[in-house]
Amino acid sequence: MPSGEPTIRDVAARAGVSKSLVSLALQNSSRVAPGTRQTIRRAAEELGYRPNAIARTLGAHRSRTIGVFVLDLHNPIYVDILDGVQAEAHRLDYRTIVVVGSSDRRAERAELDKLMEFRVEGLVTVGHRLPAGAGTAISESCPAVLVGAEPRLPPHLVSVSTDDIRGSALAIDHLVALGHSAITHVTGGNNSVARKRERGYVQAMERHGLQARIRCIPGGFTDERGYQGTIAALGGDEPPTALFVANDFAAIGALAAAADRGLEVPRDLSVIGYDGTRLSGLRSIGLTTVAQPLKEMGVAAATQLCSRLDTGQEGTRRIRMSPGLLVRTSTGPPPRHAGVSEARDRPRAAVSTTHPA
Amino acid sequence: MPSGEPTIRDVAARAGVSKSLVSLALQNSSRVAPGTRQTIRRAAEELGYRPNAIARTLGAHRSRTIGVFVLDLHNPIYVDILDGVQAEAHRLDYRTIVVVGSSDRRAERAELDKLMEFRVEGLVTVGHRLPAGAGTAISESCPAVLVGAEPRLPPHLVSVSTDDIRGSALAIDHLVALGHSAITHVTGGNNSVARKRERGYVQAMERHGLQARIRCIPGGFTDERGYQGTIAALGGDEPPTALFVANDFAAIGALAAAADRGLEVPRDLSVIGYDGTRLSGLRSIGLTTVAQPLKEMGVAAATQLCSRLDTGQEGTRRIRMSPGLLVRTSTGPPPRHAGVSEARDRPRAAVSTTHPA
DNA sequence: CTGAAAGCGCTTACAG
DNA sequence: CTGAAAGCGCTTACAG
Repeated sequence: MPSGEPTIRDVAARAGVSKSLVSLALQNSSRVAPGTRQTIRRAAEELGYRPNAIARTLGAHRSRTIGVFVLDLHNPIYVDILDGVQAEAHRLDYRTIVVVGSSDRRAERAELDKLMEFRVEGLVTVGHRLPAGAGTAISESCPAVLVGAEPRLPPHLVSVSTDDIRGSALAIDHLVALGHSAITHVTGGNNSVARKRERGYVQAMERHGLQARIRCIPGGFTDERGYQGTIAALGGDEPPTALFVANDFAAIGALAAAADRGLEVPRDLSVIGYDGTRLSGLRSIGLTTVAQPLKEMGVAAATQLCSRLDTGQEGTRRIRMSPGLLVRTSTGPPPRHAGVSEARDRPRAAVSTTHPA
Repeated sequence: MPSGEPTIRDVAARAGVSKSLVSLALQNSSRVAPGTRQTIRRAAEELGYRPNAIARTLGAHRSRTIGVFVLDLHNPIYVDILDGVQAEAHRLDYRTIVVVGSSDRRAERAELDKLMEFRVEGLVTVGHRLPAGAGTAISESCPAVLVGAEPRLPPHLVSVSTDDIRGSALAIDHLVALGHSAITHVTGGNNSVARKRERGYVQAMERHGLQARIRCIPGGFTDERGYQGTIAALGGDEPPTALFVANDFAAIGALAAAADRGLEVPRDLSVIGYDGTRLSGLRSIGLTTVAQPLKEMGVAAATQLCSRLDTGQEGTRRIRMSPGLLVRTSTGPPPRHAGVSEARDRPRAAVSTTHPA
């Protein structure tokens, strides 16, 4: 804390008024005369005065700061959500302090504790799980909104999420419209989000009268899990013509698996992901995917939290956003012979890929 | 700012001592009797006392907080660096407040101003450029360390970077050892980092007696730029057998371009990137790349800054870390006929890729 | 419209 | 080893 910084007292001296008036003027209070305000503003400017947020917080009994817990900054979808949260919070004149999740629960808990020492007024959590020690942090006194996680919500919590049932439906409808019926789902594992997407898949298949073709292969949310799940999915005796994979990372793994099995995408196999990450849009990937309105989700979370802090009123409990479909080049009509056996029998050597295994 | 929180005064009352003593005890001062300390600690615990960092900062005249400016959280290398900065800062018992760069310079400047209102004691910037308005923020009173950017440094600044000359040399040596001589560089554009890598390429080529083969094609640090640069590089009359691309993103674009041109990697063309992002290690990408010790760079930055804040002593001015080579599957020996004309003449239809354009 | 005063929750000399 | 007091830089009733 550099001590040479000018304070409100210096500004007051230079403007020839009291500290109170400086404070008021700098808050744009209508209770100070226009001329005085001018003088004060100018004095502040000349001095290079910068308000001390710390002192203000202590004096005003509120920090106008919210904490943002982000599970993992290496997951681009969380970063997109964070962008939205920050943009909106700053627009509403709230500061943000972000704390990043950690595989070390103790460390994570410690970080969250430090966050609370800043006396944040509220918390938004971004990720598929709550922060460690959330119980003590997210007390009644600290309203919170959860993005991308929907546990049983205590009354002071709000959740923002995408309608994953609908998202899965979008994917399956697209595939069915293309002519597919042997559509296998490589799941995202055993968390609430993955289960939602799986449920959506099952419902959509049933709706299309395809209950007999329902196949769920255990996967996960990583490249590697998607790869393995796909290898397994392709190994059955009725190989699918299309794969609905639980997220983009896993779907990218699925593309690698298809290549390794000598399948050309989308000629021999269509692949569709979920999330709409920028990664999936990379030229060398071109993944068709279900896009979540990530930034909007972040914005909605901040809007909820801040308006609640400003008005003291509780808003909606759950906000569910609509996903969209991003059609790129990894999906197409099924092979005519409604199976992939021929493709699989082609000699490996004839198949060339940019990404040899 | 929730007001129901217990304060030091409540703890003092419960422990039957003065506020001063509570403060001292909680700081583990040796000036308080062991028994008293016990009593105080217990009282604090029972009350669920949480120190108020805001008040402490104001009272102690220092915040033990550093600001971290990160240019872009969508760039995974910056996230890795950030991980290192945070881990080390927290280990040294400093708090961090991160502010994210923005394409809107005005907004970025405003964010940085707000950061300074928190009275951070120092700043680390992560990214290839300084934050907007850095001039006013990074004053003499606020020591800063720059990671990944090396402008002419005013005396109170420190920089941490990778030895890019050496990194380029690593890449070229690898390619030459594989038998390549027609090695083209797709540059990262016109920033200081890109120029360094380019210089390293030129020097390495000369060292190998390959000055006649030096070709620099303007590119950039994005997927798209890498794609375009590669298309251009492949269009010349003496097409290269290997491409050294300025970073991983661009190299991934290069892979796409190679696929579009009907070239198999690494059989017809070797591609090497730079940075060592996780992305480049994805199964479907498998890019050989020059890895920067990203997390270590972040750690070094925090170490420098915090020790300087603690001791008041200035340390090293420039810290340069050593890159390493990550050999994966995108590099191999050149085609025997030392050119790619045959491969390029193969009919497109015979070439199958997982990632159609 | 303006000022003097109290207070926010800590820390830190200063006495004892 | 312990306590009373001043102070950090603001804000906010409260008077005027």
